[in-house]
Amino acid sequence: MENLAEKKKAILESTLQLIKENGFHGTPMSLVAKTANVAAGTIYHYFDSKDTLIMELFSYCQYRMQAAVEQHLRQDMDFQESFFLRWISRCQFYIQNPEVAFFIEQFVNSPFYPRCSQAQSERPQNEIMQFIEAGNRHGILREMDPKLMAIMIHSSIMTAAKAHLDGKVQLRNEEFKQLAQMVWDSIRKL
Amino acid sequence: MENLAEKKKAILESTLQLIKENGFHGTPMSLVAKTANVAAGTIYHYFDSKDTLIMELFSYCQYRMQAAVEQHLRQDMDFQESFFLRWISRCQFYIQNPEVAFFIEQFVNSPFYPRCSQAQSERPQNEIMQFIEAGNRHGILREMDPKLMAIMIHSSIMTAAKAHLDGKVQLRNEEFKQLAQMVWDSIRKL
DNA sequence: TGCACCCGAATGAACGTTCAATAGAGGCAA
DNA sequence: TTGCCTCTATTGAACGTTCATTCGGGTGCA
Repeated sequence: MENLAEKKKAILESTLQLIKENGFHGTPMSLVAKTANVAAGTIYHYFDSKDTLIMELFSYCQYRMQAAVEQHLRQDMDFQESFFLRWISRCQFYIQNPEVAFFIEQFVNSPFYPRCSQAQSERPQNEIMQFIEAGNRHGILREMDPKLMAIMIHSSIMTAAKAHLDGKVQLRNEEFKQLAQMVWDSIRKL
Repeated sequence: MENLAEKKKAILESTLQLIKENGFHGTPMSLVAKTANVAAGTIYHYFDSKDTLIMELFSYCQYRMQAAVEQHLRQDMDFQESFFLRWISRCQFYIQNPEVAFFIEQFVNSPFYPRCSQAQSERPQNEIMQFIEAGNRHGILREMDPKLMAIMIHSSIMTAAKAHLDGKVQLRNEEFKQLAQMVWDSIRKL
């Protein structure tokens, strides 16, 4: 993933950017080609079709997200601290990479999403779920289906980031902490 | 809104259904026409373009949602009870009307959404916000930007409903209460 | 007669995809 | 070294399809 062919990467990045600006319909392959400084035919050298381009873009985004979050992790933290750090760093990743946030949200609400493997589609929630199961073993968390809990947490992250990106609210350090606290209180045993 | 022309309503409902199944791209006007038992030209008697059809569909969905939720409201409840009832009945509305849920989620993550008026786009959150402000006056809720809180609540409702509709979890009475409780604990003063 | 409603074939633009042609890189024999 | 072959990467014009939209015409009611 790190060393994709120059052009292939340019195609992925251009598509990402264009989809953020114009949505799926609004980004014809011809425009992708122009933006990536590539001929139309070249795209089809790397991708079978527009559909597979978009599917691969989803993997690519998940990869970028994963890599970004891992950087922040540290060992010497208790469970709650670790939760705060994870919640906030994920949220900040989306804010710093709006193209990724917009693309993912569009993707998961499109007919593409049901078509990709479950393993693939649940990857971002899986890491959260492992974390929850660790918490459960310590008896810190509420009794609740871990999968459901993971989904709710993931959604709280995306929602906060999107609200910020849409300019509906402005999130600063204070608000990040408030939000993480809010979500924390919703999952922990009271 | 109640007494739309027969055909106009058929067009809206068909579009809603088709978009749920095939997404925006996947529902050509010709198919809408066929499904609604109407000629292609007829659609353009009621709507200027596909875009305005979709925009109106958004209003139409908001209207249906509003109407459904109002039915459940009662007066003789304290704030917390009222919150639970609202949260659960909204969530159930989306579950019972999957076309609406899928359409709204697709819509708000498409380039259409930024193009519609703020008044329009924030309508569903507004009612929640009034409710929050009432809670604030009684000092029941956490200190937090009410707008942000409203967004987070609304998203929790949609997320739960979608998780159920996607078959990722199965929500029964027990789970609805759990979820409402979880969200309640995240917004109330502890 | 006019107006609202409705029809569906026709139109033309937009778009995804293909393909024949070209350039360059590497290998290999003479 | 030179000439030749092959394989990959790249190009962009051309193709065929799909689709939103138009338009000329039809029906029935005021």
